[in-house]
Amino acid sequence: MMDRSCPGAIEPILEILDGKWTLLLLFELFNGTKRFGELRRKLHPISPKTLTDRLRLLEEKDIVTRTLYPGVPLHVEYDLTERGQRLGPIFAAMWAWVQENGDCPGKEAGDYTPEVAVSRMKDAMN
Amino acid sequence: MMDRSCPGAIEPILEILDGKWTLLLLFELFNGTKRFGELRRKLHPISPKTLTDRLRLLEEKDIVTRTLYPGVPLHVEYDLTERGQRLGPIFAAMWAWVQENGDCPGKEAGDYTPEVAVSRMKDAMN
DNA sequence: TGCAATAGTTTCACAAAATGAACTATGGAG
DNA sequence: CTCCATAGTTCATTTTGTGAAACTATTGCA
Repeated sequence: MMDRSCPGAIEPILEILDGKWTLLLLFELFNGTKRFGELRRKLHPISPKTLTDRLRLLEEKDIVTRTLYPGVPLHVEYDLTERGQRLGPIFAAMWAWVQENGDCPGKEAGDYTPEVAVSRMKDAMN
Repeated sequence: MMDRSCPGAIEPILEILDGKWTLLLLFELFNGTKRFGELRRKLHPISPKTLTDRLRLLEEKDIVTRTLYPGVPLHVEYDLTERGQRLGPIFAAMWAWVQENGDCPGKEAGDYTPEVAVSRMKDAMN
C-alpha cells in the first residue's frame, strides 16, 4: 500500500506490519531463528514470492536479518534484529487481547499456541 | 483479504486490524468520540466509501458503536466499545515503539502527536 | 552427466481493496 | 420549492496484493 502521507506518526509501524502474512511471519520469528523453507512450511500455503517479498521488506526496515550459510546445500537463516525484538510488546499485547477477547463475532478460535513465542515476547517487554 | 485459515490463533485480531486505514481510524477513536465528517477530515484523503466500509466492519466485530442522533441536520457518533477499548495496550505499545524506534530507514517522522489518545490508551492498560 | 536439495526469481493472471464522482435522504430555514 | 448541512450510497474504474507455475543457481555425489 502507498500514500500513507496521511495523519499519524504511527506511520512507520504501519509500513512494517502491513501485508497479509506479516504478523504471522513475525510471530514465527519471535519463536526463534528460522530458515526459508521452514517459514514456508509453517506459513503454508504462502507462496515463495510473497514470503521473499515480506522478508525483503522487513530486512529493509531493519526488522529481520538474513544470514547466508554457504555449503551444499546452501541455507539461509532469518532472525529478528534488536529493533525487531523491540516489537515484542506489541505482539504480546495482541496475544493477550486474543486470549481474553478472542472470539470475534462469527469466528472460531484457532488451535495454535506459540507458547515459546509468547514467553520470548514477555522477555522482550522488559 | 481472505483465506486466513492459516496458522495462528491471532487471526481474530488480524481480521480486525486489517485494511489500509484501520489503524489510523482506531487511533482517532482512542482520541474520543468522533462524527463521520470529523473522521473523514482527520483521515483525509480517505473516501467516504472506504470509511463506511471500515466502520461497518468494526461495528460487526464489536469494536465500535454507531449512534444516530436524529434532528436537523442529523448526526452520527462513533465510539469504541468496551472490547474496542481493550485494544488500548496494543496501540500504546505501537506508540511506544514508534517513539523509541521511530525513524524507519528511509522515512521521516510525522508531526502528529495524539497525546490524549496516548493517555487514554495508558488508562486502558490497567 | 544429471539428479538432489536448498533458496530463491520471473512472469503473468486474477481477485480484492481503494478511489472518485455523482447521487440519495432528511427536514428546517429562507 | 430551493438550499443547506449532515451522512451516507452506488457504480465504474484503477491500483495493489497475492498467487501459481515454471524457471535459475549452486555444488556435491552417484
